[in-house]
Amino acid sequence: MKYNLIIVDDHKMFLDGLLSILYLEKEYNVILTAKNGKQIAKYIEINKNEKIDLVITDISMPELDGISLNKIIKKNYKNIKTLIVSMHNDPEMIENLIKNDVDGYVPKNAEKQELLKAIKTILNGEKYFSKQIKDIHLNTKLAKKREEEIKLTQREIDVITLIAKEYTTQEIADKLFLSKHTIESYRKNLITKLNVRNLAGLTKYALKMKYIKQ
Amino acid sequence: MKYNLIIVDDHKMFLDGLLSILYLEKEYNVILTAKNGKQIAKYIEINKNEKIDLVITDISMPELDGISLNKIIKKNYKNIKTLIVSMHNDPEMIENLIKNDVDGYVPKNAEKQELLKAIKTILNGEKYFSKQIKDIHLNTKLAKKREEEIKLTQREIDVITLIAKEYTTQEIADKLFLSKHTIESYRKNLITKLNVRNLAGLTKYALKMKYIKQ
DNA sequence: TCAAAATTCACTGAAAACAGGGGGTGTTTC
DNA sequence: GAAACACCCCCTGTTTTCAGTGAATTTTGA
Repeated sequence: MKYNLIIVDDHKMFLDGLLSILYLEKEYNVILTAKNGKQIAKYIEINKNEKIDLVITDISMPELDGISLNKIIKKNYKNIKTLIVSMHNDPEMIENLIKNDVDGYVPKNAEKQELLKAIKTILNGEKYFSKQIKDIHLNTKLAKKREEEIKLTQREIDVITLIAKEYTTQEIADKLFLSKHTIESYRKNLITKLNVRNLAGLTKYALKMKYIKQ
Repeated sequence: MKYNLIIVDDHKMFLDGLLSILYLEKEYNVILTAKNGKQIAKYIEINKNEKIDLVITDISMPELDGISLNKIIKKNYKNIKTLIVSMHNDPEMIENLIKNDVDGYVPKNAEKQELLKAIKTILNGEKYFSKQIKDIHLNTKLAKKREEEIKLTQREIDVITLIAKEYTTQEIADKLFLSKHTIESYRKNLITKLNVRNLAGLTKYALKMKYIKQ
């Protein structure tokens, strides 16, 4: 009994690479390849009765990206496993995928052996994440904990955002219909809370937290 | 007479993809593949007499990246062509490569046909750049022109950098062995020159220009 | 429900930033 | 050899920021 695989990747050359690797493994049967998630989502929807064991997908793709595809699969077709093979190691993406119950994640610079190991592990019902990915996951978990310790209130975020947009205290007060003194309090608290020295530090924080766009 | 190619990419799977594409083209002979530029640089150095027509390389690799590899090849082995196949479309990298006389650049999500066309064009003595890359190149050229109109002097960059690092005027003066008044002059000029309102604006500019790291 | 957290406002005083003006030197470039 | 540029310094004000302290009201969460 062969396992049925689907591969999604908009990099044609990469697809060929994967196929050439999997072609040599006789227990895997690649039933479909596609260049974006939409095609796959449609296919699965139409062929509900077909046995599909694993969807291997990249993250960044046109039309429907790997993150959304994983979400759809995990929500509606619980017995289909998903494996991400991507070179994007963006912590946010990884967190998102794990939250949505992805079964594995292997970076594109992984060895052939690791990819095969990941597929095997996942088809065996376990999860597989490359060391690199596990490390990133751990780091972001720690970073989040640290960040939670200095959590800003909504009002503080309002103020720091306007500060970073180069408004003066008086202007911010006018904008938020508050007293100038209040804004001064907020600014002072922010400087203490965020452990910075002045507007420059607040601005950098606002940028880091993406309260404003560069 | 076959063309001799070398492929460099640290993504094993991608390498397999490229090989499977080129394997079908009988006029190309892949004489070597490697996972970083260093191995290739060494090989070329040792086998000076071998006919090498084209080196296809990724950009981001351990040990010796594609940009450096291209530089070395173009400096020392003028008759070896270079083709970048990368998913990094960072304008700076592209500019750097073009400056160093790279022969072509194709993004990794290109079609097989485009890759083959690029190789053919290059081996024919012409340059080949994907539309996407040409667009980026054009845009950065325009952007640079715009930026040159508000060009900062080295001293101004020193000052704005320290401002963005949250130093006060006095501290900057001490650091640069200048008078406090001088720093104040610079700050004032910077605010006028960059058309911003205060430290927050200067800080954002410094970040945008990468004078400091986030 | 009650304490903690968030939000708002106020005052003082010192320090820094901001606005606008002035001037001088040396180098490079047309 | 004058103009343009980079670099450096100073003065006078005014405005804003920053630090510290204190306190009232509302919201919220356990």
